Amino acid sequence: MRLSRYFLPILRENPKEAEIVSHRLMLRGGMIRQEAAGIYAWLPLGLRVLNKINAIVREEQNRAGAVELLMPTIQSADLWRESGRYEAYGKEMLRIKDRHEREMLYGPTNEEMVTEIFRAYVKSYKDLPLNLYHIQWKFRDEVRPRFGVMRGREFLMKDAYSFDLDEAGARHSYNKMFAAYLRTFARLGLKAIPMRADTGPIGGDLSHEFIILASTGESQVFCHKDFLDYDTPPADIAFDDRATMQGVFDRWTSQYAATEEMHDAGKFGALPADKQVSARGIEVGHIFYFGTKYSEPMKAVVNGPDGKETPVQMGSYGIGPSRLVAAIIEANHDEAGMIWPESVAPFTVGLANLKVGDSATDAACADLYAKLEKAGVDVLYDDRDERPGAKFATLDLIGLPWQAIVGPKGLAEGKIEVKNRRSGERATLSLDEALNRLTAKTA
RNA sequence: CGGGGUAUGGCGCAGCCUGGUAGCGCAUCUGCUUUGGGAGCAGAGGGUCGCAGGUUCGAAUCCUGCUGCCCCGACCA
Repeated sequence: MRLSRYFLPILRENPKEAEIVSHRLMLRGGMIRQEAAGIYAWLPLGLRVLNKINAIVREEQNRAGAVELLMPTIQSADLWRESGRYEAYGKEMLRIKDRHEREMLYGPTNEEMVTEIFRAYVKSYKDLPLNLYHIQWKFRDEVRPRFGVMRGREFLMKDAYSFDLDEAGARHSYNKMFAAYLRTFARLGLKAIPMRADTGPIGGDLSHEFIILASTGESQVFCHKDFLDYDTPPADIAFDDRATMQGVFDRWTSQYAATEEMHDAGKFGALPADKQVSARGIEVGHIFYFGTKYSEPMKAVVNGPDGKETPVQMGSYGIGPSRLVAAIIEANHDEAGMIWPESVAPFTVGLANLKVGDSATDAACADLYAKLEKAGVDVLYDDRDERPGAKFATLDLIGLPWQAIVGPKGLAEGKIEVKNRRSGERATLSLDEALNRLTAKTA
C-alpha cells in the first residue's frame, strides 16, 4: 500500500479524552474514530489489525473443532423471555421496537439464539459434540464506557457455544476451548493466564477468565510466578483426546491464580514470596460451563442412546477481538508509539522514502516495494513528500515491526537501512540483502 | 446511577470574571528555499462560539432549560 493513497489520519497531538496509552495511540495512529460514547468507527489501519486478530482466533477455533456460523445482531425479545433473561438482563441490554411495535434487542450475547438454532435441528446424541461460534458485534449499554475500545458499548466478540450429551463430554469441550484460548493468545503475542472466575449473569459452575498482565489493567490479579514460563499447547495437540485436554487444563490450573473477586489471601500468602505475582490485569477471554441453564427452559433436548430425551450440556466461550487490539497495545508500546507483534501488525514492513523526487531514491524504493509485494509481504510504502523526521515519527507511531529506510546517503554506497521497531536494532544492507531479510522475517 | 468537569475552525487551547470587530499554536492550501528524527520564510482559506429560550441598543461572554462528551466511584467480553 502506498501511504499517499491510503487513509491514515495521524494526529500529532494527544486527544484530551484519551487517558490510557492504547486509546491515545489508537486515536493518534488513525485506527479508530469515536462516533458516540463507547462507539467507534474502525479506520483502515485499525481494521487491518482487527482482521488479523480475527483470522488467528478463527484458525484456532477451527483447529479445536468449533464450527463458524453468523447470527444476527438484532434479536427478538420473545427468545429472551424463554430463558428468563429478558427481564433479568436489565438496562445494559439495548431494547428496540420495530415498526410493528415488536420488541427487539441488540444482542449483548447469543446463548438464547444459538440454543434456538441448535434445538431446531439437532435431535440425536449422535450429532454431538457440537461447538458453534461466530464473530459478531455485540452491544452492552455500559453505564460508563471508557478507555476507548477497551470498554466500548459496541464491541466485537467471538462467542462459541458447545453442546454435549453429558457432563464429561461438556468438560472435554470446555478443555478444548481452554487449550485453544492458550494457543490463540500466545499467537497474538500475549501471555494470558487462566484464572477462576465468577460466573456472573451468564451463570454456571465452572468458569475461567483469561487475563493478561499489564500495568494499566482494570482489575487486580494474583498468581503463581511459574505461569509466566508455562509452554503453550502445540498446534498438533490431540484436541479430541479427553485425557490430553484434561492434562492441559490440569497443568494450567495447578497453581494459584485468581482475580480480586475470587482472591484467597491465605492461599496466595502460602506461596513462596518470590513466586507471588500481584499485578494489574486485562480480561481478554472468558469461558463458562453452565450445564442445562438454557437447554432446560428452552427445551434443547436430544435423544440419548437409551432413547430418552436429555437436555444438552452447554458451555460458552468468549474472546473480544476489539478489546484485544487495545490490550495488545497496552502490552506492546514505548514512548514513540505502538510496537505490533508480527502476527497482528497492520503491515509487516514500513518502507520510508527519505527523499521523494530524487530519481535514485524513488527508483530504489519502487524496486523494493514491488519485490516485497511480490513476495507477499504486507508493506506500507511512505511515498509522501514529507521530511525524513516526519516519516520516522509516523512509522514509529504506527509500530510496524520492520522499517526499511531508503535515502540518498545510503544509496550512494548502495545501501539501505533495516530497522527493527521493537529492539531498535539497525542494519545497513544492500537492496538484495534487505529484501532477503524482510521476506525471511515473514516466512 | 451518584459526584465532578467540559463544550470556541480538523486537533490542542485562550477569550467569558468586567457584554462592543472571534484569537493563538499545530494541521490544511499556494509559492520559494529546504530534505537521515515531526523544517524556514511569505501569503491564503476555514468557526451561525453544543442546542433552545431569555435579558440587552448589542451576547462566545450574563440568566434559564436541554443535550453531547470526559473524569472519579459501584457493574462488565
